[in-house]
Amino acid sequence: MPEKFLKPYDAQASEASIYKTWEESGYFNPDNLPPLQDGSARTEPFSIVLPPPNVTGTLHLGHASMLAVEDILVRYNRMKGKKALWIPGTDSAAIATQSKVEKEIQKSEGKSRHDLGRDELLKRVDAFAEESKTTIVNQVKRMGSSLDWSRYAYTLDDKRYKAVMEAFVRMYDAGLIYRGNRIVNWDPKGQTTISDDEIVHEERTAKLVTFKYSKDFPIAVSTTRLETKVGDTAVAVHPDDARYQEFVGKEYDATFCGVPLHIKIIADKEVDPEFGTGALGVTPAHSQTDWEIADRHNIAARPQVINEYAKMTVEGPLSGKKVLEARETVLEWLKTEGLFIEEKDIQQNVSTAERTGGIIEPLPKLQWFIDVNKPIAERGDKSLKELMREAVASGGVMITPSHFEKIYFHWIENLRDWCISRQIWFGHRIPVWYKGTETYVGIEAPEGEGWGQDQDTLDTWFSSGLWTFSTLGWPEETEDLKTFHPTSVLETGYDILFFWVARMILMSSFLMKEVPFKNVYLHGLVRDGQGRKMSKSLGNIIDPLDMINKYGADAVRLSLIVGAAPGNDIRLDENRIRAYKNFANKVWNITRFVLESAQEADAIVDSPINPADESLIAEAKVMAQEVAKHIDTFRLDLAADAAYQFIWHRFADEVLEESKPLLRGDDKVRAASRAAALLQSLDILLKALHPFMPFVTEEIWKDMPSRKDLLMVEAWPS
RNA sequence: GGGCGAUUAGCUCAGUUGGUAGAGCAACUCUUUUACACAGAGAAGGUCACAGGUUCAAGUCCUGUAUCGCCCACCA
Repeated sequence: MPEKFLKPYDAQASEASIYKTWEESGYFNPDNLPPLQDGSARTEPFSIVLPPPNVTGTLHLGHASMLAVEDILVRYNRMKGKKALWIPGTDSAAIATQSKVEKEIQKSEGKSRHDLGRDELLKRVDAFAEESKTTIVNQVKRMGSSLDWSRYAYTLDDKRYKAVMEAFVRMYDAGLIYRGNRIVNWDPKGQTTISDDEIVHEERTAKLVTFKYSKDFPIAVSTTRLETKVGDTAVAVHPDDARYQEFVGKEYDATFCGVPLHIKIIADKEVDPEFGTGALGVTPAHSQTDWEIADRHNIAARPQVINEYAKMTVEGPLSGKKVLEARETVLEWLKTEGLFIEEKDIQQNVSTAERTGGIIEPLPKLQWFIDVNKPIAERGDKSLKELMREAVASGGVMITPSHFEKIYFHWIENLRDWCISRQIWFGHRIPVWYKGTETYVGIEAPEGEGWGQDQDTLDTWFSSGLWTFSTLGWPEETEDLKTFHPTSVLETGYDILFFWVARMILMSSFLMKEVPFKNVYLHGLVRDGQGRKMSKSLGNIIDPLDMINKYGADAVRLSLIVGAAPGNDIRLDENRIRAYKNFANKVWNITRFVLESAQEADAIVDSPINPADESLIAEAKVMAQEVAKHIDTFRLDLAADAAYQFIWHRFADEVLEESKPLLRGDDKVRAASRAAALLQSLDILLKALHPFMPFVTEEIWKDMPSRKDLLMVEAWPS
């Protein structure tokens, strides 16, 4: 009996050295895995790419839950004899990282990014990213993650840079990437464009003001954005609206708050005759809808009246004012001029930028877009949108839980061209060069003098979209790519289904001509004991590192798995974690008892076992099969619970108790048979539990008589 | 405005193709030189949100209602 079993299990004392042993064994790398039991080589691949955490971040419970789920899948499939690969990586998180560094520089040196210049700022950001990278990587290891660190990827490293450039050029050559002057979501606070998905709607009360442009203007209109009305070039009414039909087609001039306007009255079916006065003031330059209406009616005049700093650019009383201020000025002006009719409070959704909270200002800008509707000749004239739909509709990508498929399809229906250029510096710079009116698109800078590269960088999700294959070496045709793509599972939170999962399907469908992954497993969000989101302001954040230090990584893993049905949010409180720490100790003491009994009964693994005792081993195997069945259907919660129930309440509470009289009885043969059966059962239990609680099981495995190699590469019991 | 999910023991949740309701945690009683008090034994606890319907039989299927939560959306 090894002495360590005389004391309670001490996770703190084992975990670091166990992880080191795993790492040094080389088994995280599928190329080094031992052959199957029958001596044949592993052939079936199993691969997952880790959703790369932000390079500057620290581990939170969302990460912990993701790592637990993925590590369970990888360890299970490794034990099932597959070539199991889990690829680690970190994400540069362009905007988040740059603004963090900018803030620090502003604070310590009082300088803005423009004072430093592009090169110097990037140097600083890179240094910061490199430095904080080790933090997150070490924290990921603390969870027991069996990631193949030899394949570590960073979104901005050389290989990924090449992949991103190649992807851009290929898509540009296929006509899927274009540059266009269109209304974009401008974030005045972050000073960059953002995509539709980076917008969050906030409900607010707004004043809906009804007014006329001038005394002789025949129609009153209503708006919540009075200041934009100096950019109006039309008024739209519904074609069937009897009230206004006589005016359709007429044009009027007015001077509105010091700005000359020329307004045409048009009929468009988009207008809701029930809302306000049933007439809509059309501001093409500052509203997506209005831009489209202007397109339909060939209205060329689209004056921009608001700039990137959300300030008015018109002459007169509004000149240089911020939009909110200008809104008040216009209201006062309307009242003095006698053009004001009424105002009332309405509930309105305001678009804000997810990252900065800034209120989005729709502006026309020259930006780069991905065309999601263009028929692609080499794909049977299907568009990216259609390819994305097909990937899931055909069953090529299975989403768990399946109801997210509906949400996915609905998102695709509403998908518009994706704006991929960002006005920040940290990221992949757009591989386009300009010289006068000439444009050059290519991986390397063009020959000759006078070319200037596009100042913008790519949306971080553009490069993330390539992640399943850029991490495997694409665009080179590597062995890894052939073996491991499409990946087996993509596991992530349901909150980034659109941001990332959909974009990966888009990129892979076009560039790889195959799906990026066969399964998507969406886990829920981790909430506190009361079901609230964890946030700094609520002070309810549970730091997974604290919990690991207190209860061990195994306990933290299990607490994040049991009770977490796919796609359901999980509530976590410390009591649950403590409960699973007790379970780890239970397994520890079970081992102590079994090893002790075997010693006393002079039993070895190969001792003869009578049929009654054989049935105990069979029972353990049935449990292992049940666990396997649940893992195969992504019900890790049920799998973990099945193992827990069996080990504690069947094996410990019943089997061990019933064994005591036998083990201590006079029939030595019987005692030896039972002890050997317990040894073999424990062997199975440890294997079945290993994916969930890798540390304690591996620690115990060191002293199991049947041990030949690390538990992590043992075959799954069958 | 559209869509999705949830509603089962005090709390957190399971309940797989319809067959007399389960677990963990908490609380209660008893038990400490005998694998483990990070434990064991025992008892207690539920009109399965509500109202209809299908069925021999409904937590499970259908319809509707209510409450909570989430996602999407160009009603200015």
